[in-house]
Amino acid sequence: MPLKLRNTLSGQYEEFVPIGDVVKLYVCGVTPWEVSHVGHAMSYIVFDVLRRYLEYRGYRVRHVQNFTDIEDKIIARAERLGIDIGQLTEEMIERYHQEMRALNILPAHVYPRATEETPTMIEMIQALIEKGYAYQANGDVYYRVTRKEDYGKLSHRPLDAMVAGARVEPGEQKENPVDFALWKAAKPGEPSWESPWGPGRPGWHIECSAMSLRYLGEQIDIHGGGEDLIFPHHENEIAQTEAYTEKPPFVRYWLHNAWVKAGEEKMSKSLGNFVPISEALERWPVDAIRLWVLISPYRTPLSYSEEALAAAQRGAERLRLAARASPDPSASLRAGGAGEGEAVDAAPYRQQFIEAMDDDLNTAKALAALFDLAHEIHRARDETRPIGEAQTVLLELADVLGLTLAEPEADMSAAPFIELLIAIRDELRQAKQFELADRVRSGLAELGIALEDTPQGTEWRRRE
RNA sequence: GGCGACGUAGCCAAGUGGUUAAGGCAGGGGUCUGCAAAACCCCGAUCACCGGUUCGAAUCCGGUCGUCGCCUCCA
Repeated sequence: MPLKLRNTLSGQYEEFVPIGDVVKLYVCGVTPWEVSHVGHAMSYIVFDVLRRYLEYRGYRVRHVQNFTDIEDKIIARAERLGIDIGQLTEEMIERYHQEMRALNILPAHVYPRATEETPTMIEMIQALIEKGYAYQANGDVYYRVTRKEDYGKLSHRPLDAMVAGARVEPGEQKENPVDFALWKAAKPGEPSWESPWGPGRPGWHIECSAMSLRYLGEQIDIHGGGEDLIFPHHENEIAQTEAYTEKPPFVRYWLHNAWVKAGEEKMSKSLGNFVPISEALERWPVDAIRLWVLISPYRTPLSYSEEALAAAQRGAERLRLAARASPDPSASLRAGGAGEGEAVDAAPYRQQFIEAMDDDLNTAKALAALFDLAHEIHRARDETRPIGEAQTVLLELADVLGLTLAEPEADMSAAPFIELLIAIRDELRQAKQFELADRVRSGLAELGIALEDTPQGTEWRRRE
C-alpha cells in the first residue's frame, strides 16, 4: 500500500513518490513577533507526524523550516517595546524552540532566517527583473503577476477575480493591483539591507522561495503550512520560483492543515483570541495535547476547549496504562517471556495503523487502532497472558505519532515518603482501620498521587 | 459579491455506494475491591432538512437551513 497525500495543487489524493533518495520537506515557520499559540502547535504537530511517519516508512527526510524575522508587526512591536528587532525575534525564536521541544516535535535540520538570506533573495529578484517578471518602482520591486497565465493554480482562483479584489496601499506604484512586493524600500528609521535598488527589506513571499531554493534545491517534494497560507503566500512562492527556475513544479505535494478555532472563530495572533502554547503546556500533558490534535484529521478544523483537552488527557492515560510495565515485577510480563496462554498478536493493529496513515495521514483512524490494541493488552493482562511484544508495538506506533506514553515526570525524592505512607496504610487496612487508611489515600490523591490496590500489593502513580 | 470547507450518538470524531455506522470522553448496569482506583463484560445514533439517482446512500446529484474560512497580516 502506497502512502497517499491530498495535494492542494490538484485537489486530489496522490500517491507519494519522492524525487530522490531524501524527501525534501519545507514547512512554513512563524513570524516571531509574538508568542506562539496552540494553532501553531497543531500545525507543527501535524507536520512532525508527517515527518515521523515518512521516517517510519523508511524514507530519509530533510526538513527545512524558516523564521520570518523581519516584518511589519515585528518592527512595530519592537518599536513599542523600545528594543531592537533582533532582540525581540531572538527571544521569540528561543521560546519557540523550547516549546517545540516540550511538544516532542522533532527539530528541523535547518532553520534559516529571512534576515540572513537576503543575498539569495536579491539574486532571485535581480534575475526576475532581467527576465521581465519583476519591475522597480521608487526603490520597491514588484512581481508582475499577469506575466504567467498559471497564476492562481494553487488557490484555484481565476486571475480576473483577484484583480477585482486587490487593493493598493498608498504610496505603492504597482502596474497592477495584484502585483506583490519582492523588495520594499526602507522607510525612515526602519531596519534595512543594501540592495541594487537601494536600502530596503525583502517582501514576505520571496524569503520562502529563496530559502527553499538554497537549502533544498529547485524542486522539492513537500511544502506544508496552514490553510491560510495558500493565498497569497504559497501562490506567490510558486509564481516567483517557477519564473526563476523555469522548472515547474516547484513543489510536488502541497499540504495544508486546517486551523484551530477558539469557540466558533479562528484562533489567530491578529485577533488576539489565542491560547499560548506555554499556557496549554502548563495545564495539560504533552501527550494530551498531541492526542487532542491527532484525534481529528489535519484538514478538519479543531476546537480548543477544556472538555476536548480533558477527554484527550484521559485517552492518553488509557494508552499509557496499557503500555506501562506490569505491576507485578516477579511476573515480568513486559519481558515477553512470562505469562501463560496465547500472546497478544499486535500485527493486525500495526497493519491497520499503517493503512490509516497511508490514507493521507488519517490519524483519527490510526489512533482507533492504537486504542484497540490497548484494549487487547488490558484484556490479556487481566488473563495473565503475555503482553510484552504487544506493548512494544504499542510504543512503537505511539512514537510515530510522537506520543511518549511516559509516566509523568516524577520527583523521586518524594518516593520514600510515599512508600512509607503506603506501608502504614497497609497496616491500617490489615487492622481494618479503613477510615484512617482511606484518609491516607485521599490525602495522597489531593497531592496528585493515585493508589491502586492490586493482588500484588499497592501501587502508586502520579496523576497528570 | 467570488472561491472553499463543514453539519454523524450528551461532547470530540472515523466513515466517500452494500456485513450488526470505528475509536475516545462522559453516562448507566455488572465483575473485581473492605471501599475505591485501574481493568474487564454489557448498554446508546439511521447520519441537519427536503427531493432525486440507484436493486441498495451517511456516502452520488439538486435545493433549503445553519456554521466556519479564504479573497488583507496570520500555522
